[in-house]
Amino acid sequence: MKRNEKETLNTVDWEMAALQLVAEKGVQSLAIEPLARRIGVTKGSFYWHFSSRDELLDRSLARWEEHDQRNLAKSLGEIDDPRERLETFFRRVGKEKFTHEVYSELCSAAGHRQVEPVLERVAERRMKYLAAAFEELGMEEDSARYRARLTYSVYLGFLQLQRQHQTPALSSEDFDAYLEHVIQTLIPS
Amino acid sequence: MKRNEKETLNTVDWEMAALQLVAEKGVQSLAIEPLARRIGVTKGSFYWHFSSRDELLDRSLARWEEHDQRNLAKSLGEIDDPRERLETFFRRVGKEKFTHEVYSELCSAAGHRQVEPVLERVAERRMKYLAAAFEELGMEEDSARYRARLTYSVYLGFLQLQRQHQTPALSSEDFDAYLEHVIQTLIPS
DNA sequence: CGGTTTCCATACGGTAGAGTATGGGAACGG
DNA sequence: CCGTTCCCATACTCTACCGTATGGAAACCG
Repeated sequence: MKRNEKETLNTVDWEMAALQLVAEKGVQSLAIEPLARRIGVTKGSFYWHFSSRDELLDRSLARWEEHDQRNLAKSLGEIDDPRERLETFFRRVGKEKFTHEVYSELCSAAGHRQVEPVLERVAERRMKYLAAAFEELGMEEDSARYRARLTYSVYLGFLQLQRQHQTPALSSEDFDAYLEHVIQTLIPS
Repeated sequence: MKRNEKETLNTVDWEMAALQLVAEKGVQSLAIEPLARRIGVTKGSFYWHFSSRDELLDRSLARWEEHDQRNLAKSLGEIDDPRERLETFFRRVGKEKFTHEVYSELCSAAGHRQVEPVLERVAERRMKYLAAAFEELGMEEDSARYRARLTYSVYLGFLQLQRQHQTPALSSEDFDAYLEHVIQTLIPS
């Protein structure tokens, strides 16, 4: 059998574990030694696969960003009706939990040198998506752009409130009612 | 002359300097030794005034929270027209810069044991304020509460985008146009 | 003036993690 | 079967910070 049918680690394993740790405890607590302990090896292993912590973070972020990009295209690109697409945008927070947990932690590290450009690109992409949907709903270009930024801000603010435990459970009826209110307010009829 | 007419430090000086540092580099980078270097003393001084880093952070946060509470009452409490009050809520981000810089960094540290309760109280207070204004504008209690949360989310999201440098300059005309759009969308006519 | 208190510097020990150096065992390839 | 490559453990060094221990100078007080 090829050596690697799973008694040995590869870079992807480290990247995944890194993202897992980020999702749980944030970017700043992504450290080699704790991560290695978690995986059950020592940092001797790590420094064979990577040259530094920075490299691990860069690769992990790239992996996450790519995954998120595919996610966006897949879960929203297939929906024709722009109104439904916008609704789905919000409901997406409930599903795809892991991705959003990572994103939420990344937002908390917005000042970080390596994180910042990722956040910038992701937000840009998503807002473009939203703006396009609003245009399809008949808004002018400028208004659609503003409404997209507004909508995305609502999403970001929701993530923040979630971090502060000041948001109703995602499956509660209170949440559904709130989401309904948000949609009524933001999506033109 | 009384010993203290300013060759010696007191706890308030430390707390102020701490908030200054938080505003610039975030909560996690609030450390005794760097802060002392910045002030031009050593940590020998610090540990005379405080017993630990935790105490410094707690006191600094308390000071900030109090200041913010007075600010809220002062800049919004005096405005009678609820519509104008809501407008002012948004424009306030531009003024009172320091307070908001601190708050923004606190949001980035939402998971922090000492920061979390502060954020919770502050958000609660502010949302109550907003909800009251929306009720005065004729909305029902539930709708007003939802709209308040929505509005506050927009504010939080704006701070996040600001951290990512994805928001127009606060004094630009683009910002004014955006704010106009936000107000039109969120404030019932 | 002498003693005490106030405020701070210096020096020390302890922890956590980054990165490096080195060695070793297991698989692989000839 | 033997050398090489792969993957990882162990054992350093180094830096940054926390908190403590101690001493000392200046102000204050009786």
